[in-house]
Amino acid sequence: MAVASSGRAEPRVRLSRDRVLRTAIELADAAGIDALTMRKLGDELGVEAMSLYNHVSNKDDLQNGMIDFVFSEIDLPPQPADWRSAMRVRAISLREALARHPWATGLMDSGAAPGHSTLGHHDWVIGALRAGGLSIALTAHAFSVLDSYIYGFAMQENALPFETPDQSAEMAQMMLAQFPANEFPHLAELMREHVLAPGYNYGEEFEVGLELILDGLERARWSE
Amino acid sequence: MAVASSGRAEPRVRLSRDRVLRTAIELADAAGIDALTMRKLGDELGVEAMSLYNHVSNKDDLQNGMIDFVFSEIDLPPQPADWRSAMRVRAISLREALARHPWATGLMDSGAAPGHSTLGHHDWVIGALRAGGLSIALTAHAFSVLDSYIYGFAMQENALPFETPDQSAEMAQMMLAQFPANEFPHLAELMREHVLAPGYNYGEEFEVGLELILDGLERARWSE
DNA sequence: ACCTGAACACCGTTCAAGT
DNA sequence: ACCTGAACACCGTTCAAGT
Repeated sequence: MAVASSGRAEPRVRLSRDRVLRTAIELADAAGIDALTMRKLGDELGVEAMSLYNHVSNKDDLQNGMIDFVFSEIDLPPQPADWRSAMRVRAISLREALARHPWATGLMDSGAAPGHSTLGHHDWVIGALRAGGLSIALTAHAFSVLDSYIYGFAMQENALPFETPDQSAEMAQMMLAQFPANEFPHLAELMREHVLAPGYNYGEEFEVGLELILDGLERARWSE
Repeated sequence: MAVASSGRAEPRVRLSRDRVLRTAIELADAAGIDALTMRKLGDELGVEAMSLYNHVSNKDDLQNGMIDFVFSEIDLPPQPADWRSAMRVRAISLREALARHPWATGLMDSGAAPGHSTLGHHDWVIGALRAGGLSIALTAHAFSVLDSYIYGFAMQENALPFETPDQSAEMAQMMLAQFPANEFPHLAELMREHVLAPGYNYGEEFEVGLELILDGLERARWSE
């Protein structure tokens, strides 16, 4: 019996929701979210697209499942030491997960009900803040400002039209050259003296902003 | 002469990139980004989809143009008083624009080169920070933390599975009811005592986090 | 210079039919 | 219970042809 002719087809392994989601994530990571179609995903699994509908109810369900899977990858220490380092560890883990799966932020504005892992993640965060002695109101503030910052940073990082420092220098040069001198003088200055400086790496901004926010929360906690 | 038969078709007004972009934004605002197809957009303009390609080079170009249009809508005071109130005004305006156009955050992770209005917006922000006496390094920090926060907050707001306080109460009830009691105790507590409290409105969190970040930047400026 | 009709290579999803 | 083939109603985009 000949092996299936389709290029990526894998041998007949039982399909499952878990396998569908994992493969969808691999495909989106490797080829971008636009390349994630039901047909290509079926191909990758050695199956017709229509078979996927036995394991996800439709493409929205697939995408929500993928988001929840990202949260399930983030493991959080069972007993956070103090609330501040718990928040730091968690923020860094979440940002890493969102960088590993750059399509995730783009799928998150769907208004779908959060999945089980996502809720578990949120519960852990809220629990760590409450255990650290923050009031409910301050916990809500902390949750909002931290998540907004983390998601927004990940989004901006994905939006950058470059990835390596070399590319960033090239890009900055291009942007500066493209416009009449001094049309954007302050932007040009920032590029010239900061972005184009040797060793510049936007990713390092993450922890700067994170500590600023954690300082602010700590101060708010004192004055409660 | 009879009016064109297509439902939404408008009388023959000259097409232009500007009119294409404006109509695309109206369509996306009203019907969601998924409803924005070249064919429906053509319909809305009383024209075949293929005509659009005389004014935008493809759908990516259309979407980038829409993003830049959102930035062009945000007008910023020519002479910011002090840097802190300049940042506050600008943050609030940007958040309002992103709430008015909920599809915008989802299109921003494309890695496309920013448009003219977007660069002008950035230039204004950097200029206001520099005029306020912040160093280049601190300006870069401020720019990163503020934009991340604003974009992330807008994204979270769009992601909320409810819009009115009534819907939020209903949603919270559903989420709590859906899971075994005490599976997510901290989340449940926050819902019960905060989200379900009368007068709760997530949008009000925006300025809380904003002031926390502005405080942090002000403190960093003192110690420079 | 701008618009169109026909066509191409795709999509997500359904449904009856197979095993 | 799970998988498939054929079909439907869509997509973005091209290209030669019209005005």
